[in-house]
Amino acid sequence: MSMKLVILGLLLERERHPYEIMLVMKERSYNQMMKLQMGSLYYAVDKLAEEGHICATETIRSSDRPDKTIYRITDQGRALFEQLVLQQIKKYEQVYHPLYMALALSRHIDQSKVEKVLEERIRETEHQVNFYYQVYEEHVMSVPRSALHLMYGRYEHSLTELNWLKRLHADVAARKLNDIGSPLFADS
Amino acid sequence: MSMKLVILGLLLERERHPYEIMLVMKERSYNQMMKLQMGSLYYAVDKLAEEGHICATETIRSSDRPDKTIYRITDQGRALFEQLVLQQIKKYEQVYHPLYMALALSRHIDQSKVEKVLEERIRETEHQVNFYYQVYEEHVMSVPRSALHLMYGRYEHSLTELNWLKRLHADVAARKLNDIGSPLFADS
DNA sequence: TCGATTATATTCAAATTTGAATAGGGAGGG
DNA sequence: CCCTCCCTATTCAAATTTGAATATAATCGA
Repeated sequence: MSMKLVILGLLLERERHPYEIMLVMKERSYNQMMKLQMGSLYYAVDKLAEEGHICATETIRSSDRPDKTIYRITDQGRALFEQLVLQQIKKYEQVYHPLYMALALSRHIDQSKVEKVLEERIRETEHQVNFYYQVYEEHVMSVPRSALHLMYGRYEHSLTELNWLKRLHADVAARKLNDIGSPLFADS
Repeated sequence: MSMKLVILGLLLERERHPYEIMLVMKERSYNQMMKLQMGSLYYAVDKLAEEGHICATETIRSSDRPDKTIYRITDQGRALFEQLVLQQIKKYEQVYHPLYMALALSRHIDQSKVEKVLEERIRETEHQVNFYYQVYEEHVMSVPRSALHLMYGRYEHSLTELNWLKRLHADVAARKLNDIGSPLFADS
């Protein structure tokens, strides 16, 4: 659904062909907020066209380049766009964190190995935290607050994860993962 | 990949048939950490069997029930399991938050509508936060620390999100999303 | 005892995602 | 000048996910 959302959002600004949509997405770093695969992009464009939410306006043929098909958003598409934006904001989506599943099952394997990869993961996450904070800092004075919120949100999320990973690592290192009846925090 | 991980993890304990795997997953609330669809489960089982990571040991035929095929993990499967667990912990996976994309594009639509759905979302998230905290509290004295970490992590993550949503909502309400050059926090 | 719902087990078509292939032109380096 | 790599644009097969259909039995209240 995100794919359709972006396509409609960008066609709202002006007519574009699929490849151009991808370029703009990269320019604006949308590819950091969603998976950007060419196959999915073209698939979503075709779908939207079939459904009548966008329509092809012209095909530019050059002898030296593949043909490009330019698309324009329709009134139906505008309606869908609004609906999709509101729907995505409204609906609470489960955060399926692949780490959670792996950790739940990690007791079956050698704890010292788990400890080691957790350390790698922590280092990686530290870099991410720093990177996201820097991106935020660098843009504080130059972008609209909506973009700042996104950047700061990303930073906060990864910081939350980092702290969680560190507590987890401490427990793995102390081989306490299987202890029962011991609260994580003294004051709970 | 999570699907294969769980299947191997559960077959590590003992032989099971696919439907039983699903039952155990629900029992242990694994379905809250990953998407559980019967289609995917059977597909993953078939794949693992093809690859030789698990093998069918017997087929129980009853006249009154569909046949069930019991699977057992192989040595290859054990190796794969360890590899997958470590890989999932190690590899940093982008958190593609569908909300982010919607918010980045929300400036194209009526801000009062955005404000309203954000309020719904906040209420929903508040319930989640409370729910996750309760789950944690209820289990503090009775489950291994590994499980507690998962529960508390979920709680923290949703709390982080809630606070972020509230700040965002305040800005939407004040129509400040498009302001440029104003830091989100006084002290940054 | 009838009808409705829930549990047992699996399968399948259709939708979607993934990853790579295609094919020609320009740019830069040795 | 040639070779390699990257850019432009799109397409496609294969892998995977989704959502529902299937078929029978047990359970439970009216």
